Amino acid sequence: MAPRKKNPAALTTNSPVSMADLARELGVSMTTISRALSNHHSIGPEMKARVLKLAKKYNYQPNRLAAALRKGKSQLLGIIVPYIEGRFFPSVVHGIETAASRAGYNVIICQSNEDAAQEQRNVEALLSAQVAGIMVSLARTTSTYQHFEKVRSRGLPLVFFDRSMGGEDVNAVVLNDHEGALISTRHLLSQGCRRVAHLAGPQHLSIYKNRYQGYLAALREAGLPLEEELVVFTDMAQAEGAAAMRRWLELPNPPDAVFSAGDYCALGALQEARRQGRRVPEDVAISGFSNEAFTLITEPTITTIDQRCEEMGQATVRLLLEQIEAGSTPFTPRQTVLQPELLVRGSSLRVSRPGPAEA
Amino acid sequence: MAPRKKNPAALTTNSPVSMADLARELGVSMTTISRALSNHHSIGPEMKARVLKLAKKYNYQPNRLAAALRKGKSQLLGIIVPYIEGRFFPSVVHGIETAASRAGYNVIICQSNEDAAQEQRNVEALLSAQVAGIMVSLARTTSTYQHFEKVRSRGLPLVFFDRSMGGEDVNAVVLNDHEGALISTRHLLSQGCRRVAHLAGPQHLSIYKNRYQGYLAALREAGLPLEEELVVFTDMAQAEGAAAMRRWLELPNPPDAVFSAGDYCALGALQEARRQGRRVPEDVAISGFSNEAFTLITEPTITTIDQRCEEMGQATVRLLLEQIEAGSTPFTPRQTVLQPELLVRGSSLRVSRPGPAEA
DNA sequence: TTGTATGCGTTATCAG
DNA sequence: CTGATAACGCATACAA
Repeated sequence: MAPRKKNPAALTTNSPVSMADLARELGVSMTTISRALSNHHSIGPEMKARVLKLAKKYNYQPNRLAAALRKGKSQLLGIIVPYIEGRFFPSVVHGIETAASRAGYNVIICQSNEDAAQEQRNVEALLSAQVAGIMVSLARTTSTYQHFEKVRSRGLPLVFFDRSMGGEDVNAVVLNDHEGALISTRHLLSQGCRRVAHLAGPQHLSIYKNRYQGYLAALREAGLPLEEELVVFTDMAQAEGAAAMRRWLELPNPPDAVFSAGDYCALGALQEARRQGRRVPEDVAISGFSNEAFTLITEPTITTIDQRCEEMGQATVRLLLEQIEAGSTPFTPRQTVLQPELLVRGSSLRVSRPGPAEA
Repeated sequence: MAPRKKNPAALTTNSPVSMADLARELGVSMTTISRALSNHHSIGPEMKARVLKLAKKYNYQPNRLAAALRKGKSQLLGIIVPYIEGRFFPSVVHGIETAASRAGYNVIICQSNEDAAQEQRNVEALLSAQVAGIMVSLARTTSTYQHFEKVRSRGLPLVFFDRSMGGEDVNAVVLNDHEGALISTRHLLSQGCRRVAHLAGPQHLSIYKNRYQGYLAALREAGLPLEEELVVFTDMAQAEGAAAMRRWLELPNPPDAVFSAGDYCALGALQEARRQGRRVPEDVAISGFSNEAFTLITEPTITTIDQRCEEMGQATVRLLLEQIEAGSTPFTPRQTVLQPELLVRGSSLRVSRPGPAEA
């Protein structure tokens, strides 16, 4: 159907009212309307009042599409995440939407489903939508980065969060996984544990590699040797944690603590230990990673590392907005590293409380 | 800064390429370019090929803003949810984004934070963004609906999901809570339980009222009387479930089953029962509602009702797209009611498996 | 302080 | 089959 006919002078319909309509009604120019609505200094207070009153009367809604087209920049930000499920990504998205909305932006959300090709299509869609900036957490399968090169060459602000492509020349907000593993392992050692085992994740993923390194650093720091049999590489599933624990408990000299790189895996280990009649944390202390909701409802509750999802979202938006505001003036890429928080709970607390309390 | 200068004939920069640029380069009209790119039948195959090739060469990205402005309809859908956290809303949003993306739409997500005023601002923002339709799950505090009237009067497709304003004249996708409570209570009765208690939620919320009614219907169906002392009204928190269970177990004749209108509350009851040395499900069977992730990791696992989050998202998009496609032809509002699914697990299974198996 | 005129990139109408 | 031209609604350079 052809675009709707111009509104007649008597603005009686419910169809969208434009600035031109208001201008006609008030007998002034569109310029005046536009300026009055955007609080331009060159508009007298009474004129402004008249315009605002009429706008309210006719329920005027600015058309951001038109404004964006004219200005070359929209009030939209794009997010690309692998998926919107579990605890982590929804929380980060929550933080992003909150911060963006506060700054007057709306947010378009896309899922890559861990698929690099899909991620590339997402980028194209966001470019087409003329977003003012893009925030991305990479898909597992992404190994080539031209689609992001295209974004950069357009001068479009881009920030990676959580899963970044690494390097100093990108903007990124990440958690200090190494530190998280370090303080968690340190904590276990502070509880008197001397044989701390590790449930490690897939080492081609940097987060798990960093957590493993953090674990090693803590051992080194304490002057303890790495015992090969106390490190098990898993895909972080609950069942694998249980299986590993079963084997550990069969050792002549089983571990007295387990630092798991993930909560689900820690849960499996915890359940298995109790099935085998071991007391947690007395016989074996356990700590996980990610602060999944369930860590608060197990018995005992599980010590874990909080990933600061909310703050990550906020920091990501902040970094993006800085770039947007920088406009065409050169912007040096920055990496924000968030400090993880150790949440000490029942599964590891063997001596009197060592750190700050936790709700 | 003034809008950037037109690209010179030699398209060497990285700045966005427009149809006009392609037209100039190929020595044809913009019309031809536009038609070739949108697969118009009146364009010859070789011309089409030439255009597509050039478009690829220069990495042409259509400007959807301009297209939307011209056509009066964008490829954007709006979602308004109370918040993006917990299990429910992220899952629904996941379903929505997946379905929308498949249909060629992108999704703008807004949070009302359970605040009616914020919800109203969200609606305005989405109207301004010229979305093609809006999906909303109402904030708790919303009691007036003019902002949605405005949407309707614009002829903009609108679908409520989960939390709807009720009535026959709105489009809505909701779960059959009454049925969920009914089949869950029925299941407990089928396990030989005769004194089924109920942890009820705030009755001013329709979902909890419906669940209570479903519970009552099941009792009636079985010819059992309602015993006042076996119904406790809570705000569905874990602690309240525990407290209620404690009091129940002190009764001379305690319940042999509990149907909770929420999983957290059921969890509290479960934990308390075990603390008191009762066996679950032998002494007291328990079932919850919502299929929270943790119901699978407790011991025993918790029988619950799945709310079909994913399907709800899909159904919502489907209903919205139908309206969009209907265009200006009248569309009779429809309500889609999803059937809940009972997931029988350890916390309630006392006799041989009564229903379909579950993973 | 206000108005005039133009263009953002696309699509639709109408005429070849 | 192709092209010229006019919108869509807004913001701004330039004039008054």
